Amino acid sequence: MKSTTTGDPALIRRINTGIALDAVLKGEPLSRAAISAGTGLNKATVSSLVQDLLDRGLLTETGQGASSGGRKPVMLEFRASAGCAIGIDVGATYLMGVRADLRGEVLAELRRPMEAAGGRSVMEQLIGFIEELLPKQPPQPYGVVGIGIGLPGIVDGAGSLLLAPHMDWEPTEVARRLEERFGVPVHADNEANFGAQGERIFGAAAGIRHLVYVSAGMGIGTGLVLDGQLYRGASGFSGELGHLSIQFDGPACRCGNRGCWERFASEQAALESAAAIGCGSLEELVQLAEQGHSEALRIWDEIGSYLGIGIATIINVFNPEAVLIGSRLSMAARWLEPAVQREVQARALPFHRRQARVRFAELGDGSAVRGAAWQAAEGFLARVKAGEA
Amino acid sequence: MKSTTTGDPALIRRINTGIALDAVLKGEPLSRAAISAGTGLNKATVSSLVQDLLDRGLLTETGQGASSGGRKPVMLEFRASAGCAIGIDVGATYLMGVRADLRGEVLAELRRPMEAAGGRSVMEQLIGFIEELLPKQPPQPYGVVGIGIGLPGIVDGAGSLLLAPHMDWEPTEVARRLEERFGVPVHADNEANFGAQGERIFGAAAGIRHLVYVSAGMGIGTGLVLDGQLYRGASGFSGELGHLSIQFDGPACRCGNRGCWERFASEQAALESAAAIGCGSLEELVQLAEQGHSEALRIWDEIGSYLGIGIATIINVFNPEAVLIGSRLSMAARWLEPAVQREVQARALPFHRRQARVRFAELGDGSAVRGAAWQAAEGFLARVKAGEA
DNA sequence: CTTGGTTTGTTTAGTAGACAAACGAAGTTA
DNA sequence: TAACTTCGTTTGTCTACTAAACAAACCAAG
Repeated sequence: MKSTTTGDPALIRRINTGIALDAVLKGEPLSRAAISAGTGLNKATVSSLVQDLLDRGLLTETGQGASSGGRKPVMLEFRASAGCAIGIDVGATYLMGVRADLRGEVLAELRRPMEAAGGRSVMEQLIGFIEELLPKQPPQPYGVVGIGIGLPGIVDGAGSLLLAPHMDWEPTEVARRLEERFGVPVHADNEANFGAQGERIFGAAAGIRHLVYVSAGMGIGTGLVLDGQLYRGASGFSGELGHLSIQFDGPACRCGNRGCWERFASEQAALESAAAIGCGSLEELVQLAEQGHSEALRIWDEIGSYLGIGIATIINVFNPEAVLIGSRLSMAARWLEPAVQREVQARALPFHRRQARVRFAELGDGSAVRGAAWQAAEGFLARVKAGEA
Repeated sequence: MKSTTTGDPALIRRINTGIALDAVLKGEPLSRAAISAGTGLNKATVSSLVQDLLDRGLLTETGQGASSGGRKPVMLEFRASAGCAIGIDVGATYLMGVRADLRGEVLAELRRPMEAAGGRSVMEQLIGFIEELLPKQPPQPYGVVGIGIGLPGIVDGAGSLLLAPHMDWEPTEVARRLEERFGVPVHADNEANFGAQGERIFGAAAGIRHLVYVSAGMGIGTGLVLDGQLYRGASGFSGELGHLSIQFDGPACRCGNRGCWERFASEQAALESAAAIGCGSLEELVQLAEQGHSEALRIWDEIGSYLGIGIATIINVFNPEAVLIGSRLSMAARWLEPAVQREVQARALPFHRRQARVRFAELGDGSAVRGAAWQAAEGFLARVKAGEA
């Protein structure tokens, strides 16, 4: 019944290995001397740690840097090509995936529509899709270090999909089954959680520690980054902010509650309004707005208002630094934004409003795949630092 | 520009000291051999660590335990009397305080109404109140190790009161000024945050890692414990769940938003309804309910419904293990509870509902003082483990 | 083109602290 | 009483960090 990891010399080594590696990741290219100065570790210690990391193929020497009056430093860089990570976004109607290096930079990309019902199961399609993304020649020495899978539904802490409201998918142990199939760690999580990570690392929320990512698609999903890390509730799956009620006596939702936010502010809500003017898709509604169609503009303004109303509540509750709106609805950012900002200005508490920026996602519909791939790579680095790889 | 604490033998020593101390705190009385077995630390290491802690007065040997077939073990206990901590709850109309030992157990208690306007300032009263709580003979060897102050308003990360809606108090650097005055660390925070801690450690939420504490008084304040620790938003002050909107087109609130929860479910809301039946205080309204007064029962049911509506949203958003209702309204727990549970059952998502328990606070109006004192003591222990004391 | 000062990175010696094993003291059971 | 357990300490070994010394590499000024 070990309570915590007990401290011994090996722990020191692991800690310092992590510190050195992080230093290079943040400030590359970097010399041994610079690492020592930046971290407080002794020069000798840094030399030893760097030698280990070179031997493990995680760093490379990339030649000499500029002298600052004495011997030229040997510059070190992280070897992002020592392995690769796979990131997948499973949408209700599409599959999207990337192969990325250990830094999360995209090496290959693939997307395709989901096959019509009656054909192969979603799981079979997913496995085939991943196989196509795998590298022909596995990178040395680590090969594929992990797979991240964003799913459109409720996912528990073990990476099992429990509920997928907008698609035909039974509860499935996605992570476990893929781990068995491919023999590498699999991180399965809600697509919005990965979207939040993607934007935080590569997109509009760089370096932000308190972030709410609103994935406005058919329904509304959310990814919460609190204090720099993904928040999962007590059960391991994240808050369902789509079912935040904004009107306690409003229309009943299939979840049992009344006046749920996603009934007012999702793609579905937009399509319902759009039907009245004979318009059947978001793309069409965007086009009408571009042509100045007044009713279309009114619909976007209305959806934007409701988005803003919910976001104001989110700001009051979480006091985040940023709220990012992503997924399908972000294609109409231009027409939604004024209404969103108007409601947030009017409704959020002054103290919190001053802090929070409300923006649209920068990576568009790519936030989730990028985040998923990054998570897989990051998991590998965490294992390295923990001495498991 | 040191990035992190670098790993060296002293760090290991601190880590292991913390592990040993925690083992005793959780399982006392405990022998050295039992600590070794329970933590995985070597017997020799434990002996050395325990000797240090004995020398520092943090542990005592309390005689021999029962043999299990060999030499009798020497039992060790945490010396909670090595210092003491002060906890204060500043209410809008009262002051309440305790002196506690290092485990947070109450040694002395004091409460008094706030002086009428025109007399001494709140700060002056507070300082005098603390002075009365200080021990005549400071406990050896650490004396007063810290002060925790729960405040009825928005408090930032530095312990400054920014806004106190229900009382006459300018923005004040409470923590800094008291630290200067008393020369010990001061933790100032929102009263609801300490209430959450109090219930988590000593009350109805023992050991729960995801907790929302709803302090239902004149307004509604909340304390959020996420993943075992207090959540403070980006600005350092906690979410204002009282201004969670439950009806986007509802009545305007002074905060600028519409349909704020605390307009429906606070003491103030209850009093507004009660005025119609000529009733002027919560206590009176409780009494009427006890006598079976039907209109009074209806009012409690209504307030309970609104409480439940907000709590259902909170459950959907945070997916906590427990929601605790504390402060003044908890005196009517008996009449509120059915309505609260009814709405939560009807509105919270099935997945989350199964997880979350909704209860009333166990420590009554004492949650916050207890939590404040515990926080001060805990801060001391954290400093011990960090090697600063 | 030499000389002096600087910077980089390695080598060497010393130290803190954990662990394993052996041991004496104190108990229990047969 | 003898044999076996358990507790806690002592002793020696090992790991990994630090400080200091050092060699190599480099710049710049005379």
